[in-house]
Amino acid sequence: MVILPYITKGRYLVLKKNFSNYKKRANIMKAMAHPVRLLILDHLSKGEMCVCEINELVSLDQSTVSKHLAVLRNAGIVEDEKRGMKVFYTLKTPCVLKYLDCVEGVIRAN
Amino acid sequence: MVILPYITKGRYLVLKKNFSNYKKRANIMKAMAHPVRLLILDHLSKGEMCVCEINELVSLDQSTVSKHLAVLRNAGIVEDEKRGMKVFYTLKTPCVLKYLDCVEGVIRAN
DNA sequence: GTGATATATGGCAATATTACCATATAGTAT
DNA sequence: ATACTATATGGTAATATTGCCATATATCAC
Repeated sequence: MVILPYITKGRYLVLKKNFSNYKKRANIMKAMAHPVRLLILDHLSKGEMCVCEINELVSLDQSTVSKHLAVLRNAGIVEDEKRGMKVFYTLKTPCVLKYLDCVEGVIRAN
Repeated sequence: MVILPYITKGRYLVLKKNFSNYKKRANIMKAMAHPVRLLILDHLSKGEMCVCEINELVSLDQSTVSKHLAVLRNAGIVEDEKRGMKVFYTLKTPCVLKYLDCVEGVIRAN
């Protein structure tokens, strides 16, 4: 008996309930899978930063950085806290950086 | 002195050499960041599988599964070996599944 | 109140991803 | 050789991502 974990909605995939965990996991990984966002996470691993500091890390429009932060925030990877005019971001689950060891391993192996 | 790790090519980002590691890492994570590919990796963690077996895991066109496997292969996450008519896939760096602990942590924390 | 600073959001265009179908390639059997 | 099975690739359409610009919102200083 073959288990079919997916049904399609239009042309795109929707996971059946039993398999929705794969979708949740993929969403979190997708949130991390961007060079700018990895750079941000890497710097946040050393401690909280305000958006103004994060902005200085990359030569991108302020609105673009803000949207990258929103992706990380919506995925539950970082938290924000407003203090005065500034918003400070922190890693909510610092383990997200552990993947780096492995990803580095993949790079070395190739 | 602010370091600007990115230059833009057209409307899209290109990493400067010193920061290209973030791009490499992001590419590997992006290759993993899809529910079908996570499902495949999860099953491969139990041992090699031929494409015909992988095809039975999901209700997707054979060509679609083949393309997902190509994404994993091109990222250096899996290896393929042809034996007779069949192609067997194996995890090249089994640690890629370790991230799951952490990703689960993010899910639980939210 | 006005003005300056810090951050977020709406809109849109360029690009990337992902699905399917059709077809190509390779091995095996007859 | 033909026929069949297993897998990969080209094409294309729907959708998603990502950048910038313009604008909105919120806080602080005056």
